[in-house]
Amino acid sequence: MTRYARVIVDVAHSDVDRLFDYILPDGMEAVPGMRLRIPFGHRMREGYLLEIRNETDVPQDKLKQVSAVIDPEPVILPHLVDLARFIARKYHCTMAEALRLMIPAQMRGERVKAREQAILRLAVPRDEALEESEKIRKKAKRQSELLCLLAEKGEYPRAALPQEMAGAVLPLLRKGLIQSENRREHRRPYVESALAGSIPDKLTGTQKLCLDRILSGMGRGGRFLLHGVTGSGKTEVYLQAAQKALDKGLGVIILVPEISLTPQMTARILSRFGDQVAVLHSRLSAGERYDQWCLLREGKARVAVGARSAIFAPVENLGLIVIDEEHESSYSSEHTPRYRASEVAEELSRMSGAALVLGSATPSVLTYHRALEGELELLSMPMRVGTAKQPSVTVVDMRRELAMGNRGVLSGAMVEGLRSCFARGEQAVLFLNRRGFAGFVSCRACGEVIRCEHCDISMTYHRSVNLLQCHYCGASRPLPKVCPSCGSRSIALFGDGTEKLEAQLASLFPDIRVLRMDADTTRTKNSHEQILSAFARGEAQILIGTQMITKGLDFERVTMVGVVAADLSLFHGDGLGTERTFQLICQVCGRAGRGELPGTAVIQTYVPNHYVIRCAARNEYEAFYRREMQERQARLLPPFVRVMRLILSGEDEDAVLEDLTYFRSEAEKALENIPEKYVNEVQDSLILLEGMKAPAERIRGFYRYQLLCRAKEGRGAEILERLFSRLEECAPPRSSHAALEINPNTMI
DNA sequence: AGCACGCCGACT
DNA sequence: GTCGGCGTGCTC
Repeated sequence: MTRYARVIVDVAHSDVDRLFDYILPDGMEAVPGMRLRIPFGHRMREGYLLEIRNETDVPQDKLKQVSAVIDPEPVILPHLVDLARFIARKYHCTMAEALRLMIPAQMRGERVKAREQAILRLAVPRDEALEESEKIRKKAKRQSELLCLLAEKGEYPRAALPQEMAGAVLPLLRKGLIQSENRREHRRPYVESALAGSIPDKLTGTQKLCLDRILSGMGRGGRFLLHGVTGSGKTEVYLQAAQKALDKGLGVIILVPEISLTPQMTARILSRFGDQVAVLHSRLSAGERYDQWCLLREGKARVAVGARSAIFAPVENLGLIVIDEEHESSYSSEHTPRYRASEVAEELSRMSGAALVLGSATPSVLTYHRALEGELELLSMPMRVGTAKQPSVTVVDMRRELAMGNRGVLSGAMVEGLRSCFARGEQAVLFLNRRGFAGFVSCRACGEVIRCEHCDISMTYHRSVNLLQCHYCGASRPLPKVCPSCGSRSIALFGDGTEKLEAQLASLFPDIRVLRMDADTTRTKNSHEQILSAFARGEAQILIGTQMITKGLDFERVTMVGVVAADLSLFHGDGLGTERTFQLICQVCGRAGRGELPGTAVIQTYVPNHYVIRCAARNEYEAFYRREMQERQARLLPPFVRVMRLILSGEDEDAVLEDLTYFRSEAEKALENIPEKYVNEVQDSLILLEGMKAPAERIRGFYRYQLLCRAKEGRGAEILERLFSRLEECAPPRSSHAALEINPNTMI
């Protein structure tokens, strides 16, 4: 009987986003999950085999044969095919795009292949080899040395031999004294430095309780939000849960935000689980990445640790999924498919029965809300472990600094704090989040921030048009000359950068060494590690930096933390700045006093009474959450509304704008046709605005515009979401690319 | 996404 | 008369 292979062709276009049937020739063995080489149109293509059948609806004259089977084993596990279907449906992408997520990018087109390595070892007993080595010492020094080396090490990769010994291999092989074996090599960039050995900490009562709950959810898809303050020992809970999963023969996936930024976390997992671990992240070389992936695929490693895309790691019999720092925006993909690792993880947990643990000291408001609604089980760890205490926090009112004549970046309290910290021989971390060029506009005299009159959201200064704009509703107005609230002329663009701070510190503390870590100083490959390890070795007394210093670092001697401009992200654009700011301040304050020494933190702000500053200073998450929810209800932000963001991009700006106009009129038309009974649920707040054109994308000649729409959660939101996904898929003009996002992390 | 087929302008 | 522009339609 003829067998037919049902294939997704690896072409990312909606026109060909369906199964194609091919004749599977007699004797060609293939199983679902393998890739095939197939004739498609006028070319050869790769395709993913999803199904084999004995019948087809396709007319015989159209059918072609599979040319070849690419993989000896399936590369996509059955449950990952299901997960790809989920991704394609949920994020409106093609199956080809979704399936591509499941294998290392380098593997497509057969660019990387398994590397085999020749391993040398003795072919005779050790004593005999040493004897022989002695005998030939005089006339064949190199051969003698090689025998000694192998006698000592047992085995040695041929390629790693010192240059001068290479010539000795062949003669020894001929004499039958050594043998060579080709072995599949897995590049393991980390394991050697940290072999298994770390011993589980004794858990506190709270930790134990949380661990027990997590274990009870294993195998039945339990979902948890582990809310633990910085230093409360969340990592230890993850590790012990992972150990339990391994003991039961189950696999584990641990996601951490951009792993290279948290080498300490990686090292800890590696030292606990050794060669059971595969590490997957973007800074590995293509070959390293591929090898790590193979370790998992072959079941030689059972714990996958990595950034966002590690959620697709080929781990069978999954028992546990951990997402550390759940609130991090790096868990959302920026390119199509625009998936969110946490949403994918939930589906994976549902499919596999694995327990899902979302961990954070500052959970995203949306996640916490879901936990309170009962969609996740909330586990709380409110205290630091051991003797470490939360740092004592001072909030400095920068308006008073100004009134006292201090126009500098650093307040008196900050300078004093630093001085005494240095005097004690301890270290400090200064955080300044200088993001982009267009900060917000505020009055230095009264603290007033220029906001949009419709949205109560701060307006952003756009230099190109010399106007203030609201990024939520698109309204604009000129930059006022005097403060609309108090009439002062001290109205100014807010935005001192890290470079300026560095210079100021140099003049204030000429004897102190400063390290700076931001996007500019971390261009090269290992610069993160270099800066952090220099700081760890005490080569500098102070580390200044942007977001990237706020998490993961754990230095005993850091006792002072400064937040130079807490307000910078507070009023930023889209109304989500409050949450981001709260998270950043809490995270950075959590860097102080992690060891024996007590920590202090100084927060500089122009709005000391703002709820974000007050709650962050006291490390009160719940209070922040309650207030933030009130604000969101008032400002029509998620979770009370659903925001739909349709992003259009293309090389021809006029064409993109034309499409944008089309999309808007279609959306308006559709909104008018919404059934009477749902009208109240659909806000008539269709908003059009120009998206920020990300610098990198503008350089490549891409223009991005977006259409925003919001609707109250519930039936109306569902209707609108369906409407927008239809827009995304159809649309005649089509000279630009469209992508739909629901409740995006940023609306700018 | 490619690639061929197909119907109208300026060139040896 | 032809070479070639890119509109439109198809791919098991």
